[in-house]
Amino acid sequence: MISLHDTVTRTTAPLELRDPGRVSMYVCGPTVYGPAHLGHARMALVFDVLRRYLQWSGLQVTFVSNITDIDDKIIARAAEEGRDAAEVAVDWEAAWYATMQTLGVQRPDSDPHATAYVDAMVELIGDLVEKDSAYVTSDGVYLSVDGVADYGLLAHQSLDDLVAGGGEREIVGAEKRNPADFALWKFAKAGEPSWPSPWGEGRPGWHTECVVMSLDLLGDGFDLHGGGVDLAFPHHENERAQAVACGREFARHWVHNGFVEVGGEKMSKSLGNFTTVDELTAAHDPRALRLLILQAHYRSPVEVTPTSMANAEAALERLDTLARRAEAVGELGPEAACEPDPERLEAFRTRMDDDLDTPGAMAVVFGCVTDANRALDAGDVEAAAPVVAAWRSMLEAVGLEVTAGTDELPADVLEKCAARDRARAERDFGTADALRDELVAQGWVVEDTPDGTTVRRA
RNA sequence: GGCGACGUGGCCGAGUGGUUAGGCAGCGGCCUGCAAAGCCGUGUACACGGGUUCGAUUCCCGUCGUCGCCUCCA
Repeated sequence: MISLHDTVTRTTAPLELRDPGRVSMYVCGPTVYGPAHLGHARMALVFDVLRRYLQWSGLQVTFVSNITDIDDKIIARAAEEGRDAAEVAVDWEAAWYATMQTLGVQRPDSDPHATAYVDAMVELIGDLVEKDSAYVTSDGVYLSVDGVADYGLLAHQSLDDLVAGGGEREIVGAEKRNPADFALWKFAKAGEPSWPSPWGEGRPGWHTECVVMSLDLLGDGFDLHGGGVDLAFPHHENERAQAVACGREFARHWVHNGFVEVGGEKMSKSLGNFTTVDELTAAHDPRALRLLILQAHYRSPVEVTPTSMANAEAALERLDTLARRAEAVGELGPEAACEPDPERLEAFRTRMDDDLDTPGAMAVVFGCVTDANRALDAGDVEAAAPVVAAWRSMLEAVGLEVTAGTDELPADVLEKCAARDRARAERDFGTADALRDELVAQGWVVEDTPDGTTVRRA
């Protein structure tokens, strides 16, 4: 069984499932008001890998990730553009999924939308008001944090310390009983989208949707709750606070991924130092980003730079090269029926089970590449087969697709290859080299093999 | 101010109380007509100062530096 670091206990412990064999996981998705940046990509990729690996391990995974489609930021954006908040959300949600598809991130099993859960949220808030855990002010309904046992569990700070912190929390005007109290419901100002509630027209606060949706779709005491570390506090803390105040069992394990950094600083929208995913994937192979993320531990920060991307692309090429070689040897293609080498699979599993040690797991993957190449160099297909099969299986587990790159070759290119082979056969190397130069100039990678000149896109 | 993380060879980036990370780049070799790809070989790296230990990059203390959370944020 996999062990994962838990944000609450700060230790790595075996994942104990509510229902053996089945994993229920909830990962906080995006607020849809702008393009996804590399930070979102890392989050999505990390949990996509976790999800795939758990499935690969034979567990039945239910993966829920929400879309926050009502929020102050969306409203602000809509106002800027002079259109409807719902339109803004729909557009950016579509953009989000298009980007995720580019990254090879699988769709969640369900992607609940905040706007579809307003009634359920109103119900939960009503319950909290009734229990006296929440109170109404002139601008909304707030959760009273004082009565919540262990508030600060995820932040690892006492309520007093949190409140005494350097942050300049807005206390005035909100009539809050405790500065740490947070809005469950915000009354609508003129022109803002709103829904009815017993306390007045308004919209839900951010932290409420995830409580309602996760418990609704995954049930009490679901297994895993994840997101970026910046969500640990206050977002997840506040989700938990509501569940606790309602007397419901919330997530059993908390998993948080580290930041993407730029020059040692967190990449974030507020700092303005972000690169959008679409910008990156326009310039680089999207798989290289996945590989780069895999080569760092999910809780460590990672730098995504042109250099680190170029490195990852070169490493990826090494992977594709093996795919190409294996495919060329008929029986080692993706459909090969060979049993994967169990020892290699075990080595991979050991790494992955240890708090998702993807860098270590990738070292095993690259070890397979070297060994398979060596066997293939020696013409020992039989020895290569189980290694390649294990390798393919590992790549599947982390969602990394390799390609043998069987491009359709234009006629003139094929003609030049043939001409080059004729020249080489006649040992007319001047002509052969000239043809190679021409092909390279046209953007092809030219290699000589026992079968003659082969060519592929650079 | 509180809580926490990190500082690894040219670069990215793991890990460990004593025996290989891995990737990229470089160098030498094999292969090749020459290349490319692949293979083989190649780097006395673990911020600094103490301490514990037979032995520390790995544990403890301190110093310096960088960063994160405490406020919307993946």
